[in-house]
Amino acid sequence: MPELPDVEFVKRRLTDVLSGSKVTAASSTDRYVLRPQSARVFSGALVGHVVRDIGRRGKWLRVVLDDGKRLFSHLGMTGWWVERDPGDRKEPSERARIDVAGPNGQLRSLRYLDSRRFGRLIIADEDIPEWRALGPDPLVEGIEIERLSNALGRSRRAVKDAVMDQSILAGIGNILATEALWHARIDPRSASDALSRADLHDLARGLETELRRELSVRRRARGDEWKDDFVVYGRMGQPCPRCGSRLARVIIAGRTTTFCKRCQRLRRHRRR
DNA sequence: CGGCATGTTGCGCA
DNA sequence: TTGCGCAACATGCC
Repeated sequence: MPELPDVEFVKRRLTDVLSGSKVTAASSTDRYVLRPQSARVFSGALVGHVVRDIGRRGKWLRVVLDDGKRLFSHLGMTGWWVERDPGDRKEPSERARIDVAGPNGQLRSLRYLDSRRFGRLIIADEDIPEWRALGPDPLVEGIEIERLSNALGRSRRAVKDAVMDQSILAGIGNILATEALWHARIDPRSASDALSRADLHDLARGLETELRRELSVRRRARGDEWKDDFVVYGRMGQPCPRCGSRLARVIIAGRTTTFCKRCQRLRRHRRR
């Protein structure tokens, strides 16, 4: 699930449950998700403290406590936070839980589910390097063409690879990049420094369009149930919705990439 | 059984 | 130095 729109969705849930609440219990026995910290550090940092702030940058979540300590959560490939009744028992993919008492005294319980366990839970005294290294978040700072031009212009690697670079734009994953490049009619293999000013505008607009669409799908959904319709992602072999040509598949930066060879044109460097 | 998966990191090679 | 390609991580689904 987790790209920027999913993490934003989860952030709102964490805000709803945790904001101003006091942690009454917190536990995790999953050594892999906590890597390399201990279960004791996890519960010790949280229990007894009031949550002061919940934030998100890119695909990272940050929960700041009243003593300045913070919990960072990355959802990896299959991570998700859900709310359960405090009495509900542990599910097979449950890797951690945080129980709180709200300002009104109401008891609530968050569970961290993650079947594949690529996600992470990190306790820290200050912002971790992974958080500090993140580039601008499209939802927080917006996408500035000038900055994007600067970042993409200094590298010749495939534009799709660059767009998924979390230090260039925070939160863009395989789906968003694939969909946005189709909207912008740009071949994902184009060198990132070969894009014109118009290309950059189209790319930014493509990203914003897809971000807004995915966010609204999640907002309109009941709970965690929604079905998302992608234009090209996962549709290799099917006709391009724009020109009817068969959608192709290539691997870029180790990730499956679907695109239309006819209407997503390869940007080339001008000679000399 | 093999292939694939919305993420990230690290290593070897050109 | 830069840019790849690929394996690894752990699990589930088709």
